Amino acid sequence: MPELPEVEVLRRDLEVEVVGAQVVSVVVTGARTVRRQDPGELVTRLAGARLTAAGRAGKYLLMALDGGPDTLVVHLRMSGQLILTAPDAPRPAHTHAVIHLADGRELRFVDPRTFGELFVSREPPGPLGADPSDPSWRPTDLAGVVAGRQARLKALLMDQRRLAGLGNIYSDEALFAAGLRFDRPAGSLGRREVARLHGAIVETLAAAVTHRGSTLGDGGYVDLHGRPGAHQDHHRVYAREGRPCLRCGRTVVRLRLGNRSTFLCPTCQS
DNA sequence: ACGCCCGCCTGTAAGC
DNA sequence: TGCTTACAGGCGGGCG
Repeated sequence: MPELPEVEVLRRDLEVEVVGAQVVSVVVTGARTVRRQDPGELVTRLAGARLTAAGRAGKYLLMALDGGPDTLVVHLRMSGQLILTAPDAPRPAHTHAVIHLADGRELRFVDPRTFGELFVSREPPGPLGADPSDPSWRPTDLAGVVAGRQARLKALLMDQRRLAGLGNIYSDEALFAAGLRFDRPAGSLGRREVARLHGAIVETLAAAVTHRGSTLGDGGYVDLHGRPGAHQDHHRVYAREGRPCLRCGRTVVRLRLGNRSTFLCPTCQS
């Protein structure tokens, strides 16, 4: 659910609200929340640190500690939320970690499905491909990713090692905007199709950030203040199965790629 | 190496 | 009405 746009909205919120704040203490209660290291090590490295910058790498949130190499890394995975509140606000169920700030506010990590994680590291979070929201990301970069690949286009777009930040929603939306089918062999794209897809990805992500991300029916994503986004009202194919295509009027269909839903217009996408 | 599938989780909603 | 089942999906691991 949280993909690049949702994580970017959260990063911007953190930049405004949290950068400059000092951590007093951290309480980790979730059994799986800190799993790349001893939770005690994370608590020790965070306690007393100042949060000096808010960054993002693909879907990872990065908070620099004391300007140094240590970085607090947060991945929301499916259902994670990072919420900044007053300490007397009711603590929601599935609150797995609380970062207490010096001014009394709490930064809470809430995650019903427990796939999300926190860790403190000096290393990059994982082997990530280029960030498609980076202004220096060009059509030739995308051409290099798809060249010679047999994998289906959508699978490649969602492979974080090739391109960092797209998930199920925005890959479907970008493929619709580009007029391309999800199951095209990636390497079969011509130069003009690659250019179209590049533009579609850039514009799709930018629009989603403008609308502060997508919050689906099940609630999932909210910003740092607990508010939902509005981009779900601008989806053009995602979760629109059985409804008319907004471009041609024919019916949007839902297919399966692996165990995941894929939405497309068979007329507009080829 | 490459491509693809499963399992990890739990809340919600549809189906019987 | 109450129970069961399907579904949501990012990503690591493992398979062919």
